[in-house]
Amino acid sequence: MPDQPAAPGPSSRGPAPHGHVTLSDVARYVGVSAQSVSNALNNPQRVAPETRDRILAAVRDLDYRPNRSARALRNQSSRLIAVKVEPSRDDRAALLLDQFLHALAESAAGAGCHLILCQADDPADEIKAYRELLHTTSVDAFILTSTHRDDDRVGALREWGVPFATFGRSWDGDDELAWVDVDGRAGIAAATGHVAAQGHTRIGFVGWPLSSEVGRDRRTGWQETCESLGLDAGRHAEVVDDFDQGRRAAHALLDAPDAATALVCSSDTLALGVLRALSERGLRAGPDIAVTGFDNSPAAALTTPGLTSLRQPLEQVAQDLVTAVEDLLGDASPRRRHTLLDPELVVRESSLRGPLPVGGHPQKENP
Amino acid sequence: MPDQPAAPGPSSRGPAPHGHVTLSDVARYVGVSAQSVSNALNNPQRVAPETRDRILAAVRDLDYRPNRSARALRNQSSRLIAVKVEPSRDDRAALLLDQFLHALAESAAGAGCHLILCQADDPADEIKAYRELLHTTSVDAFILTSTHRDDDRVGALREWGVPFATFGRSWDGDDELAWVDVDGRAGIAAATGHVAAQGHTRIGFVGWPLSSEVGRDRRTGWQETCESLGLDAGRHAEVVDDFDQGRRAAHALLDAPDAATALVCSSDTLALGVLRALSERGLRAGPDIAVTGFDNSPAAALTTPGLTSLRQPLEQVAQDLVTAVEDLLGDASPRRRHTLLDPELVVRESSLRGPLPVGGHPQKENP
DNA sequence: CTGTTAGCGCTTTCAC
DNA sequence: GTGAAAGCGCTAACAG
Repeated sequence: MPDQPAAPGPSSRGPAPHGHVTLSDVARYVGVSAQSVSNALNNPQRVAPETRDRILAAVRDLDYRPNRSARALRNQSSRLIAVKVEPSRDDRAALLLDQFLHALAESAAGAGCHLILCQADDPADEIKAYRELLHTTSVDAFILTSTHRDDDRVGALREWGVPFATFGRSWDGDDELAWVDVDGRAGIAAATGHVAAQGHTRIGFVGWPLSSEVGRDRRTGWQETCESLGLDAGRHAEVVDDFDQGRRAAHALLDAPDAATALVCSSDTLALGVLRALSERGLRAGPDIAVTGFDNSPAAALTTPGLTSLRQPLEQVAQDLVTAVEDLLGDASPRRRHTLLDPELVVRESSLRGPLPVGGHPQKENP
Repeated sequence: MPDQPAAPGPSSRGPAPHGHVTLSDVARYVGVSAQSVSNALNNPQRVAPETRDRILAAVRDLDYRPNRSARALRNQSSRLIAVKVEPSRDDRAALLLDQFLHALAESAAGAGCHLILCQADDPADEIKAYRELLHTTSVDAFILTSTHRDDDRVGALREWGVPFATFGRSWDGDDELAWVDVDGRAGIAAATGHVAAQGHTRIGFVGWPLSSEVGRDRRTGWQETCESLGLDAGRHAEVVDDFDQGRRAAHALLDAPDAATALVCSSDTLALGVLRALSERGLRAGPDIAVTGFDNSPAAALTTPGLTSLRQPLEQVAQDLVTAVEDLLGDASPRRRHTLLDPELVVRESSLRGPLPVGGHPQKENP
């Protein structure tokens, strides 16, 4: 009688088997040791070509997949990257980070990693959650978003010695940080230049409070462009990123004497509020007042008139972040520590005097 | 000289220690064996109260956290729930699933689980990705979205014997499936009733192709309501969920003689396309033609006029799904196998003849 | 180049 | 009620 393939013994000690093919299944199948199989997969050069081929064939035959938990336990590494997601809110166009998440999942997959989501309401929570994830060894690296000056999260992660990279630059000149960011200043400058090219000379700005570095950066883009074009940079408002705040700011700016004829905004949320204000005043966005936003959120494309906006290259951001994290994981220092990407101006009706010249929808005459 | 706390030995065999507190650290600290600590945490009744208290105190003192990988390896269970995310696209209001993802992350956290993201472009890919995740034992359960008739994913997961639950009902009357869904028919019926209550009698419908179960379900809501109110249900269009398709459908419906004065739509994307068409015709959404959407996407609140829409109770959906999965994981059969939730009508200007009665923004008079 | 040994951190028998 | 042994699946170090 041929020997049975390892009867589980009189009283099996360990947990119930899950039926998946393991390393030793492959080893037995080929007639080598488990170690050789492991080597064939992870250190191919260590094993004789002929043996290696037989092993790899068996791996395919049996459809073997290494067990992540075992590998993670052994290697102290799970190939899991943690990302925080904010609690959801209805009242914002702030799906930017959601789109980013998709791009990130894609890039991570390309690197053989998975994303693990972590939930936190505020920065303190976030650090706690990171600590938890790290402590339980289920995570190899972190990707942070929306960094700001003196970001506690950066300090914590660095102290723990975990690899991480951030979507958002180090606003305090921390040169060690691996970050990728989008050049808001350049983006706003492009939008400002665009409306100026439409013939506008009184260009206002609706942005965020200057306490935020991003807010300051973006306003600078507008201000510098105005100045370089010899235009007045006196018409501006700083408000929190909220539809109604944008609406109010627009009313205030348009109530002023010699009011702006174009309003460049720091976000689509604000810009959509501005469009509402125009509508309330019986003004048409585009022909009467040019408006631009930032982020190119779905709402920008789907509102009427379409909102001119700045598209962040999120796929590139995600890819660069994953690359940076991979470098860090491999003990290499990142090939490029900082990357600043330009957003792309997407022109729609809200900033044009007439209809979109190309790619626009054919205009239907009124009945 | 007091004995040193365990020098690592002449030539350590295993991987480099990560410095985290382990079970045996706690055991040594208390002066008991490792599994007494394990028992104190997992089977408290098995350990003497006095010992247990000492152990738990030590756990707190040392800030011990069980290692997930080790636990997963031993228990064949990782407390990880997998969810698929679609590749990102700019041109849709389809952030619904993103909002859902946030809610799900929150609910999962409440159940001590984490979400692991998985990337797939089409259903075949998706199944492959699921198989991969499952095979590598890094995942305990799956949550599916957007199920349809004869969904291959359901068959695959069931065949593998993995716990899973779906956001989306079993359209083929599969009673075993654990699902949570939102009642689109009831939602559309509510929207139809709402515009009828505004005095509209010629109510049209812009929906999805009838090949989709959801599309049929929603159209039924409109049709039944029209019929029960004695209104004609002859004005309708079925198009794919796309802004421009909605726009074209609206033009077609409004070109007809005796055209509709209200258009109920299957999605915000379509409804926003309809709003564009109205604008192209010089018609005002609200006063001239009532329009409603579905999903209450951010764009609905931020466009002008605001779009009346149906809010899906995503937090509840997420919570119920996690509960179902937990029941399944605990070998219990779910307390409730199916849950059908009602969406909530959110009324904005697009379906009203005049301004929003309450909660609306104060109207600014034209200058 | 290959196999043996040991151990990552945890939990489930089983004996005491 | 507690401890000892065994093993989940994998890989680094060491011999052969």
